[in-house]
Amino acid sequence: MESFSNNQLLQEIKSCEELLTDRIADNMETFGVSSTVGRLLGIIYMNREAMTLDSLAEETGMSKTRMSQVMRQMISFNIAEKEYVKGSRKDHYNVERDYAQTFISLFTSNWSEVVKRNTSLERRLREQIRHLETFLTEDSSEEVKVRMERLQQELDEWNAYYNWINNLVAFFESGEIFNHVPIVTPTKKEEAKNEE
Amino acid sequence: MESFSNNQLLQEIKSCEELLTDRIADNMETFGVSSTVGRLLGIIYMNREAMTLDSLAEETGMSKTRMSQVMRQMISFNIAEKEYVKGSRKDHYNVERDYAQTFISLFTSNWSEVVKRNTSLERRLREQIRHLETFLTEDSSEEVKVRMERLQQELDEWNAYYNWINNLVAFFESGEIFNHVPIVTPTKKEEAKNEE
DNA sequence: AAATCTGTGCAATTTAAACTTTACAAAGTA
DNA sequence: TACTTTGTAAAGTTTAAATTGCACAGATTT
Repeated sequence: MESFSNNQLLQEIKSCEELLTDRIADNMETFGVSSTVGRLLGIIYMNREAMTLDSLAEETGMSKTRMSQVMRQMISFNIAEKEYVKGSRKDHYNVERDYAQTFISLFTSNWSEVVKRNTSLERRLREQIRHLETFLTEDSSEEVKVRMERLQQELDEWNAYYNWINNLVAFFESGEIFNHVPIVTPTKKEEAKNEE
Repeated sequence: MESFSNNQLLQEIKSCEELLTDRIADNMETFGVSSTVGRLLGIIYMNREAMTLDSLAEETGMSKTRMSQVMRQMISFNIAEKEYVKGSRKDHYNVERDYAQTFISLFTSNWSEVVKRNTSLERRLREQIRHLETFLTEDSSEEVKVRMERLQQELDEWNAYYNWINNLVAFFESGEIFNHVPIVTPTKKEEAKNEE
């Protein structure tokens, strides 16, 4: 029967870890962020302790500048943060280790942005409509009246939608989602099993 | 006091509609799809009836080929469908008019994909680990043992995560989400107001 | 059967995003 | 003070995505 040396085993383990990292990256991509974001998240996650731009650059084979750009992006998404390491003057970056939390952070940063942009639009649009309405007379064509009415309706619908999104964000961010869609950890699964 | 002609008013209304279309497109982009997808969604939505590839091409100034590509993509996302129009041999496309439903369709198609890819990976990885474990002996280095153990843990965590995603998808797709985060339509708001 | 229309596969092109190189400011060290 | 180190701004390059143009099959009409 064949046998693996320690080094071979380590090699094999590493390749498994890389598969997992790829999956993490793939998952990130679904949020519409660059695959490198996911890659770094995976690498730091698997590394289990904060990493510097240089070590990331080495690990990925990419430039340090790019590492800097990506880490900044991750920080803006609230899925990474700088960690102070005494004795070193390099920045050390660590990532959120809770996958679901990462999901929520990305979800909320993306959609809050959308809601924000909508809110400012809505104000402008409502004003514009009010302004146009003052020009409506009995002479105005039927089409104008209908289109005006419809526009108002559309705006109402759209408003209802992004209010919903806004509530959705809160529902996730507050953690209430977990009351209805709980995370079942392997440990809990074991316990449940043992109770039988 | 100035006065707008019918045509001017129509023009103004149209520009409002375009602003709204842009917002719809912006919203779509958050799902990581091409902005043209959102644009077409917005255009067809505002048009209020099914449109052909030609009319879309005219409206956007883009090629018919592109329109075809995008509509196919939208159909695959379940946010558009062909509609039979008698007397015409062109395909007519219509879109989901319920914004929240559109959100859910995109959410579920994106994340189901992720879950699917993960499931197949997990099987492979579990097997590989089981295989490697048979090579573990008392001679194996401490590091190998630790890394092996950790890999297993990571896999468990990851598994818990995407099971959660899977449940989340079901939570949305079934509409249960609306029980906890309801959509408040302007009509309902009015009613609520009137009841006071 | 010939002519027209419609949607789409495919290769080519354009445009946008990802990534690198160079340079430099700020802060630390000798 | 001069010399490193570190992070990032800015501009340039490469790579990937979006978009087009051409061509053609299948269906329809004349």
